[in-house]
Amino acid sequence: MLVHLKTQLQTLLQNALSVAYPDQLNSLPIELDIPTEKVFGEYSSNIALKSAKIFKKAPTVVANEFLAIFTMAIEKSPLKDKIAKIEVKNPGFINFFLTPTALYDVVYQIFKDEANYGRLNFGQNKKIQIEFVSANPTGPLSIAHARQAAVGDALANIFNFIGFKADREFYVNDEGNQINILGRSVAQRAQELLGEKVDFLEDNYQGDYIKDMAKEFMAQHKINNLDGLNATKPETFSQWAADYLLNVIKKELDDFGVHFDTWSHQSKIATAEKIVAVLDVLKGKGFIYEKEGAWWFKSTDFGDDKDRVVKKSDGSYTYLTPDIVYHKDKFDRGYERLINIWGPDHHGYIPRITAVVEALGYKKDNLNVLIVQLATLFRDGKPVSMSTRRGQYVSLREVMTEVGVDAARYFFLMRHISAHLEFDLELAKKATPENPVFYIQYAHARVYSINKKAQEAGIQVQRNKLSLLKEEAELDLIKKMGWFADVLLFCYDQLDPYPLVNYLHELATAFHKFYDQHRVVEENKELSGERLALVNSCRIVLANGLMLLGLTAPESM
RNA sequence: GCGCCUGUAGCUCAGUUGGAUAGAGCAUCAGCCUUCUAAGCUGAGGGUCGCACGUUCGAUUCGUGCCAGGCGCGCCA
Repeated sequence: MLVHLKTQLQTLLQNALSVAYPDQLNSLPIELDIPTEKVFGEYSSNIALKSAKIFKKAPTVVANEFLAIFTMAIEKSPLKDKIAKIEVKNPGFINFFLTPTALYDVVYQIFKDEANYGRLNFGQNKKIQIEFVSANPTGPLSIAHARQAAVGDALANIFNFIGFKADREFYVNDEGNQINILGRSVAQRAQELLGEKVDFLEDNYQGDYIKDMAKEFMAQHKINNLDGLNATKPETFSQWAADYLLNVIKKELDDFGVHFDTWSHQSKIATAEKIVAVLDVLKGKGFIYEKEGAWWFKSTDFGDDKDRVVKKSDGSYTYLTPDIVYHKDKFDRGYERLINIWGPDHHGYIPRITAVVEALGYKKDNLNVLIVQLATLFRDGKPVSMSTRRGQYVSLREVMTEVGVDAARYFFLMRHISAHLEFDLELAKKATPENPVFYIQYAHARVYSINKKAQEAGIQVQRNKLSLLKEEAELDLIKKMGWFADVLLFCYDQLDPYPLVNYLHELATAFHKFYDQHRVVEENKELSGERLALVNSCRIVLANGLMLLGLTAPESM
């Protein structure tokens, strides 16, 4: 992998410089960038530009001095066969060019690792928890949840691939006001169904699914008259409805290909005793005070705008309080890093929960809250508005059935998580060149097609000894494949799967360009064998990347 | 009023954390299939990187101040 070669080269250059200039450069680490233009080589360093001032010389002069040092160091090292040339370019960049031999190593590596190509032990098995979706069980999932699901799942895949132990967790808010309202909504719809004239309350859940649930509730509880209904306790409605909808949500996520490791319930984690205990802890640390009959958490000590009520004057708790218990519980379970994925409507809540983490004695950096921006859905050129309450929204279920899981997941991932996303349902459905979904998958499928032709022609994959791949399109493709792991690290750094989407698109472009210019199955059998190795190594990288994003890698299209 | 996100081609967006001539897709126009899948490839046109200062060898990137759009600012959840 080129990421390893880069590290080796970097270390070599750093050592060479510190020997040559023991004093001047001690605080200036050498960094290798991937140049935007390939005429500038595979790696580029701006060290001469940065250190020109220290030496009081022109950057190109410094660069040429470094060039001599680097050339000698590489000549004496095992990297001698990997570096083709080094050059200085204005205004003072030092560019490194790899030999074909160095690039062929990428292909050998891919065949050696196959489905594990790109795997790193970077994470050293550290436990990370990614909590996402965590929708209230009061209705089917919306496309806002769908995007969070696609992002969280892909992130977990990537983290695990680079050596972390990442768990997916869904937190179920199965208590509180919204659940009571849900129960009441079902109860009132049931009354209606039994012929009673009901004043259906405005803040009830208005969606049609409530009516279906009312029917189902009565069937399951064998209720067929008003007496039976009135004898039923409100909690029975609430608990049944929350359970019912949680199962709906589980099924939706399952069908969407998102599988959680842990479903934690507020009712089980944030029990009355644990709430009392955690408030005690905070009180002991001096972060709780009483004012106007309520208990306040001094979140301003940690940068929040204002202090927050944790126990209301009527004795009940706010939304924040069980969340304190929950976050303590996460750390108690041994996670070194917590990642919460929330919608933009919760971003005002971040300083509060960060304050909680710090007050509990953990570092601010132990928790990252990612805000996944909304996806605006378009249908026939018009935006579709959403409101759970009114029940007028496009659900994950609808999107899945309309455009398919692959297209849906791709669209949800095709922008940075912080960018508003335009999701055109009509476009996602189309099997035309306007639709970006198939571009990557098409490259993968094309390799299978080549394999079939190659088999007919009796050509074997040459995976041990490459020497004939010299064309620009061939070498470009190999370079792209070599940077796979680099991209995964970048995703980790950014906490965003988007760079991988972008990368796979670029990899597919490199493949399609090669495909268009050169034939794999051709006269020269040796060349064919090597090209067959090239496209199949590309297939492996594409498949690995698609798998991490939760997309299928079709063998034909 | 305060906080967060966003502002780059007609449209939707990249731009690897301060680098080299600012890129891609769509749309428009012009080409490429008797040969491995044309869901592909090649080319053309299209830009005051919201505006103004500042920081330095160098700013789309960093800082400050404006302008515009979105979201959030409860003893709601």
